[in-house]
Amino acid sequence: MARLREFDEQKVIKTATNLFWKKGYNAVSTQDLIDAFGISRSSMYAAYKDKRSLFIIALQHYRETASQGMINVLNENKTFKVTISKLLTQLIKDTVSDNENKGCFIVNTAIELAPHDNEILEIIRENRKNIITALTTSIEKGIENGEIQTNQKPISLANYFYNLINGLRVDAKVHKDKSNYKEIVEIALSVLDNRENARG
Amino acid sequence: MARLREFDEQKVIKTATNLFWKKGYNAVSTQDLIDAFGISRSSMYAAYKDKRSLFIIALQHYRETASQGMINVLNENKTFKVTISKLLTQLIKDTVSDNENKGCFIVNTAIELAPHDNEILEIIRENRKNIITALTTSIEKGIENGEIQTNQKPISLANYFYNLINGLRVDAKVHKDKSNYKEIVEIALSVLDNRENARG
DNA sequence: TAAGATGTGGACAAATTAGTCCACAAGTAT
DNA sequence: ATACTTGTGGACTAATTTGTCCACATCTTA
Repeated sequence: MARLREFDEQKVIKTATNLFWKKGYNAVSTQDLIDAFGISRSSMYAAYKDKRSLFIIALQHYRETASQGMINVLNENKTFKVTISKLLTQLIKDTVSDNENKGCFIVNTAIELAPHDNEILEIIRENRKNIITALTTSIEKGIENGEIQTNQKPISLANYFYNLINGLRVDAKVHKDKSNYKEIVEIALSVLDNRENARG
Repeated sequence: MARLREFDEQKVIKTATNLFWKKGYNAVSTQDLIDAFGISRSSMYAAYKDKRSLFIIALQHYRETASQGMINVLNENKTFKVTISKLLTQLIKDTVSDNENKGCFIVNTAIELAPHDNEILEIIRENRKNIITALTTSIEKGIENGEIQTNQKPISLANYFYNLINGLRVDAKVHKDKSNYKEIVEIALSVLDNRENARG
C-alpha cells in the first residue's frame, strides 16, 4: 500500500459518462476529459489505462444506472400494461426534459462505435438481451394472468416494444414533442388490446 | 473559363458518402477522403471548401437517393397496406444484407451531429418532415378508400410508422435477424386491423 | 523515522489533424 | 500564339491528438 488517490473516482466516472454521453467518443479528447476532471494527465492514464478503457467504464456506469433502472421497473411485479406504460411515460418525460439532447448513451454508442469495435458491440448486445429478457418475462406473466390476450409470442412482443423504445430515442435527438410521443405510444400499446391478435 | 476538372465528381461524392455513412463524421479524416478519392488535397479543398461542407453534400446525396426512394414508394398509389409492407420488407432486406453495418446515414448523423450542428439538424428535420408527410398522405388515402378503419389521426399513425423505421435502423447496427424483424413488423402492422382502434 | 509503494503534475514527443500556399499544368477566348 | 483563368500536386504549418516519462509528493508499514 502507498499514497492514496486524491480525486473522487465516482465524480470522475460520472463526469466522463456525461461527456461521452453528450458528445460521443470521437468528439471528446483526452484534454477535454482532463480539464473536466481537474486532475493531471498522468493520473488519468494511471487510473484508467487509456481513453477507450475509460469510455467502456463510462458506458458500463450508464448501464448500471439508466438501463438497470428500466429493468428494475420491469421486475416490479405490476401488470404488464401498467409496467410498460410507466416505462414509456418516464422515457417520454426524460426525452422532453433532456435539454442537451444527449438521448440514450447506449443507442449513441450502438451507432457510433458498435460496428467498429467488437468488445463494445458485445456490451451493447448484452444490454439488449437483458432488456428484452426482462420485457419477455413481464409479458409472459401478463399472458398467464389473462391480462393480455394475444396470439403473438411474448418474445416477439418484447422485441416490438424494444424497437419502439429505440425509435423514440433516435427521434429524441432531433424532435421534442410530448403529445406526439404520447400518441405514438398509445398506438403502439393498442396491439395489446387487439382482438385480431387474440384470435387463433 | 479555363482548365477543366479532371476527377469524376459523381464518383467522389459517392465515395465520400460511403465513407461518412460507414464511419461517421469524426472518424473520417481529410486524409482518408483524399486517399479514397485519389485526388490531391488542394483539389479537394478547392472543390468542396472544407470537410464539413463535403459532409453536407454527401448527406444530401444520400437523401436524394435513399430517402427519396422511400418517398417514391409511398407515392406509388397502391393501397397503404401494400405500400407500407413493401417499404418495411425492403428495409429489412437492406438491413440484413448490410454487411458493413452502415445502417441509415440519416439516423447515424442525427445521433452524431444533429445536437451540435444546427444546419445539419435542419437537414435531418426536413428529411423527417418529408417522410412523415408522405406517410400521412398515403394513410389518408387508405382511410378515404375504406381500406383502413381507425379512429387514430393519420399523422399520428405516420409518426408511429416513422418511429418503427427508426427503431429498426438502430437495431440494424447491432443485430441481424430477419425473422425477428418480420415479427416486429407484423405486430406493428396489426394496429391497422384493430377493432378497438376502429371504434369511436 | 526510514523504506517501499503508489499518486501527481508537468514536460515532452511522435503522430495526426484540418487547412493554406505556390509553382506549374491545362484549358478557353481573342 | 498569347493572355487569362482555373485545376492540380505537393510542400508546408500550426494546432491538436494520444500517450509516456520522470522527479517529487504522500501514504503505509515496520
